[in-house]
Amino acid sequence: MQDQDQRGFDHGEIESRWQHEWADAGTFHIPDDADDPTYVLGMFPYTSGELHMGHVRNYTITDAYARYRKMRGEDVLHPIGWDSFGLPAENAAIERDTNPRDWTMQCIETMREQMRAMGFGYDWEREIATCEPEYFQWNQWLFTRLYEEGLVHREASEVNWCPSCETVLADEQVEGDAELCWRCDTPVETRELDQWFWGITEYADELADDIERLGGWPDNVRQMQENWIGRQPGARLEFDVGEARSASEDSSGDEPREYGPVEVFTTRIDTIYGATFFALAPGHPISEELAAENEEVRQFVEEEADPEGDEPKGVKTDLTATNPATGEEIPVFVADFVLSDVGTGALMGVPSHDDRDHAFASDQGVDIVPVVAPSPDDVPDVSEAAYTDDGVLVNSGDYSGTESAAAREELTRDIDSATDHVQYRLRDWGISRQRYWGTPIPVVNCDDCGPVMVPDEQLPVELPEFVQTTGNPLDEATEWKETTCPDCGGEATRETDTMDTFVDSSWYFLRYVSPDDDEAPFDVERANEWMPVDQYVGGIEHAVMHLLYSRFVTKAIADMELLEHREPFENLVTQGMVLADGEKMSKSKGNGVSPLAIVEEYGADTARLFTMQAARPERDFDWSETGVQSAYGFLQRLHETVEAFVESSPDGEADATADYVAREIDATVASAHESYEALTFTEALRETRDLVGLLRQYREHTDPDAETFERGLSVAVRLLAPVAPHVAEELWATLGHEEFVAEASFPEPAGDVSDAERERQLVENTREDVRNIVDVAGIEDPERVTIVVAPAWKHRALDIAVESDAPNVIGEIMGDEDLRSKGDEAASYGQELQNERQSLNRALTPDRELAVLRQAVWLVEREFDAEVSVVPADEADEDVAKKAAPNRPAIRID
RNA sequence: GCGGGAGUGGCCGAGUCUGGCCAAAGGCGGCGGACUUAAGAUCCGCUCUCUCAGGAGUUCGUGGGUUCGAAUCCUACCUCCCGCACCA
Repeated sequence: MQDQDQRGFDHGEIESRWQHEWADAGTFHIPDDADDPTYVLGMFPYTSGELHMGHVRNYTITDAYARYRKMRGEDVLHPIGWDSFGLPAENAAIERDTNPRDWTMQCIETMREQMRAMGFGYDWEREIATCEPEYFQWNQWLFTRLYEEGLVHREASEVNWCPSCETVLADEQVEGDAELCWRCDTPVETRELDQWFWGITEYADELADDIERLGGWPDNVRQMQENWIGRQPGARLEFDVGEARSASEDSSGDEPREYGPVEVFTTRIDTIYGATFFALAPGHPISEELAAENEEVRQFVEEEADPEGDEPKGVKTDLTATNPATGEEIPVFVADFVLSDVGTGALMGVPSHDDRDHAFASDQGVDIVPVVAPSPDDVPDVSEAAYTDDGVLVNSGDYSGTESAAAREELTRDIDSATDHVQYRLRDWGISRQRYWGTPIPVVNCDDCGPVMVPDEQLPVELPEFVQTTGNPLDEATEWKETTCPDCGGEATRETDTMDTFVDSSWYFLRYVSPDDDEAPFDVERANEWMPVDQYVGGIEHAVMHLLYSRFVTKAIADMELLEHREPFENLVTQGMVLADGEKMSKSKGNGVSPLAIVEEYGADTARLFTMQAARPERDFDWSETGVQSAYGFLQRLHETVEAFVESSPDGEADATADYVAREIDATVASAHESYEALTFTEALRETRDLVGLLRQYREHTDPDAETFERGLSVAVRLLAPVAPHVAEELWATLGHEEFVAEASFPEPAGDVSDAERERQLVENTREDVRNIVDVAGIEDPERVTIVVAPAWKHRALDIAVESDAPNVIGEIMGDEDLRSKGDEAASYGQELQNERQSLNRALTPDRELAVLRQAVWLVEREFDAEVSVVPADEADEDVAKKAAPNRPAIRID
């Protein structure tokens, strides 16, 4: 290693030098008048204070891709910014006795430096920070516009409350069965608060429909969004609920009490003839009313009901519901498996065709009547288990014999109260947060006028000075809070809630288009041209929240006629985790590897190269020290190879060996190109490594042809430039180029590469055969290797066999005059071809075979230290030559 | 339960869409060799089994099937990971 270091390069010096050169030259700046640039974007980081390996991976992917596209001659928009509002800054400020702003600004400072040190090619002139008034005023503007569009409302609602963060959480921010806060894993409680909501449900249908069109997104993300939206087509209908006649007679002489129609939602209205009970959520108004006067119900609702429990539990009431299809009165239960916030909080129970209803009915002794069957004469036995598939209706009056799907339509039409209804799991987006470090909601609460929007000309509503307090600091800022009503001029108070930080990130990709615009959130014309983001890269943890909000906001803005695009991200890659010893890297586990330490010791290029070659972007990979060292070693070797070449240029012949190298260069380029296109860097990097290895072998074997060798180096350096840009830049300069490699053109193959695969295969197979023979025959020290290429007539015979669709190919072969003249030999080769008929492959032409093998002679010479010759069949001994076949030369070893 | 993804040689991992030089790329680990006083680095081989000239056999979660031919297509099952879920 010592040795290497002395011969090698000083990454610290090289890296900072080129970073400055790029900055001075404005290499990565994209002018406003650029014509539809390729938009490459990594999800902007939360300003936690330090870059971690996940960031390095994320941003290396986008940087490598952006640099690749730039080398392909495209204009590239590759911006970065800071997701810089949020609770952690408040906590940090309190811990360090400072304020969120200073703390955040310092984090940004640090992280920006670390990004520069990584050599990411951002357009720093487009940098944004969401905590700046210049940015968040547009959150407020957006709030106002959405309000005008009727997409904002305030309502008292039961909300998720994290007692540790002392704030409300959106449904999306509550995780798992245990209902934990996404940020701090504290169990979430519920509270009733006045909350502002954005009407994402207005777009539920479109958000669900358009998922299908997101072809550039991974399936799992699309599916997670679909699940989250949870669209369920069904029907709403009403059941008349009232006191059972018998019950009222017992208690008093009064008329039976009526509760009127109660609405339910069902996806299986075709099973309505089997609805043998009716169930209400404990929180349903009727349940509450019953609980107030009936001890049994009260006891159940307050003490027994356990919505979390596995067993469906319930209590029978004195009420009955009238099944609108059968007219029958069925018992009404208050049951804990009925949830207030699902559907209407009431349901019809069909034990014969729903597993959960079946369990409940069995427990309560309710009738179970099958009304759907696989076929009319195959009515299922539903006493033990429900039959949940669609089928044909039975026991269903006039509808018997109708298929489920058709019955659903007919019943919805025929039952008076029934209407088609689509239910969603998606709820409106509660954006109120009782925290300081966020965008103030631009609303003034007036006793007379109610909530009033702050007029645009008074925006932004900025944050008051930070104070340390247990609650919301905005509540303490009396001076800031007290204001006048924009409508009536009377005394009023400001809204003290701030916005969810997911608001900030729901449109930031539009701000990069015109980050300094102080008239509008973004330049409409330019956004229309530059959007959507061509390639978006980020973590899977944002599969639902951030990506769904962004899609919603984009659509809402489009409907304000400000944008022609209805989807923000064309292609999405969710990158995998960086693991250490198979576990997620994290501070708490103490297994983190600091990017800074790696950059310090090995350099940014090594960190980048290792990260990109370790695994394709979407997969997890294990951090490994040997991997890092191998990346480092490779860069050192490449550096040494270039240096040595420039110091003393070789002057070897442009011989067959040079041709071989030239061909490999082309093959490498072709393969690397594909790999970069697909964002799978691993293959491009492996090919590049192989090429460098080949050049070094070439150099060791003989005095290379300078031109070929130089082209090889130039290709290797450029293929590596997107991933290891500093070393590449340095070597590019060493090779005598004036311009940046970052602005050089991505290499193109010099010749036709369509046969490259076949040629590689031929060489590889032939070498392997030689090894085999040497090994199997136990040849100690081969002196001469003779490789004999098949004669032209065999190639012709093969061609005929490949083309032919005759049952027996021998006839066709012998039909050829030239071939017939070969007599028995041709016939027996024909027989061989016939035997392998189905698996025949085209071969190279005989001339090409000869040439390719001659180019590869040096490899065999090198390996066996023997004299090697490649000859056409007619120059070889007959008994050797006759074994030669296309794709399979004969080999003679002496 | 519903839906999605995946199971490949000691390990990691390509290949599967478009079946055929696929005993299956590449890496790691292991073994042998070159270089070195030595180690490291680098370079060259080997790394399923058998094999006396390039041969043969058994492999890609398991069992069936389609095909001249299956890691690749179909089917059933098993296992793992992820998302959603008393969702009406």
